Amino acid sequence: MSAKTHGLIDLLREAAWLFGNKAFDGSCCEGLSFMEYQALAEIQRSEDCPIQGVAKAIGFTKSGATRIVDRLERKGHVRKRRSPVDGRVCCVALTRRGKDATAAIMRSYAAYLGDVLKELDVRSAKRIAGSLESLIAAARRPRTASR
Amino acid sequence: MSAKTHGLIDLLREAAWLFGNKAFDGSCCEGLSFMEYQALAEIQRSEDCPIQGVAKAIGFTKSGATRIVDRLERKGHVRKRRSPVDGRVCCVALTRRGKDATAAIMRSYAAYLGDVLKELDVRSAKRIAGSLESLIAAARRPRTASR
DNA sequence: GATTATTGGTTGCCATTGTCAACTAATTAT
DNA sequence: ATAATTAGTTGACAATGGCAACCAATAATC
Repeated sequence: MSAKTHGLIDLLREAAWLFGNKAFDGSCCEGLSFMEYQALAEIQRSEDCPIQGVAKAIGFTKSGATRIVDRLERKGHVRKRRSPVDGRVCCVALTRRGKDATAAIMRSYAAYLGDVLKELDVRSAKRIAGSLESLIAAARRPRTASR
Repeated sequence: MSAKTHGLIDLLREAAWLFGNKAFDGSCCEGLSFMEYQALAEIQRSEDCPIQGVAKAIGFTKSGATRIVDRLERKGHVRKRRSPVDGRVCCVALTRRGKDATAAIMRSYAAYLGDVLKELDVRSAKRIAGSLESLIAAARRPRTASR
């Protein structure tokens, strides 16, 4: 493994920490944890999201998903209804409050990144976004062996 | 907030998940969690690391650091000695096993990123590393208000 | 030099979090 | 009509990390 790869990996790990769980403590995030926000983001993305949709998106078992959705519901960010077409599935959706919260968190997250994002010109932002996209794609791509 | 910033933030959040806790489950990582590996990396970086050094590096309280170091010691990745100069502080260092484990994890982590890293030419790697470095620097920089 | 304050580390107790397996209820297949 | 499947929930549990009280060693003060 080259030194280049080695360094990149360390940077990724560090970034994963700084922008992940670490970024979601303290008073910033409407009292939501990182994973709660991940769930919220998925629920926002797919309107009328079933529990297992949440589970899949955030890599939890379905019981874990039940629990995180319950928590979000208790906090008022989400509402859960029985589907009218199939009485087994839940339709989870953001409430007004949930939408406000995600918007607020997005602002706060941006502030956290501070000057850098503000000062980025469009080309640099594209460049970084492109890098991240390929990395994410690589990580998402189903792998055969190892791990 | 511009759309550009918005998209970048989502990418960062996704990357933080994929390369953080998520990357460290399953059978890949010598049975270590993400935070355990973070601690291990810090201990490797600063030879004869005191407990509070670990705490500071990974954002835990000192009791949390005690716990994670104990866990690593029990698993045989780390040894803990009393400092000869100051009987209060611990000197934590990697064992042979710990060094092997970090190397193995590094390999596995690289494999996880799969083809992308392998195919990166030096210039692209530098570009990505540069982006991540500025983002990390921005996140590390002490901020005054908000959050 | 003895006493007090400080500092590094540990521990008991606790809350949070997420898994597993067993369960219920609704739907689909036979 | 009955059996099999599927979505979701729940009880019991293990892992994790914080808080505050604690111990022991060093540093500061008299």
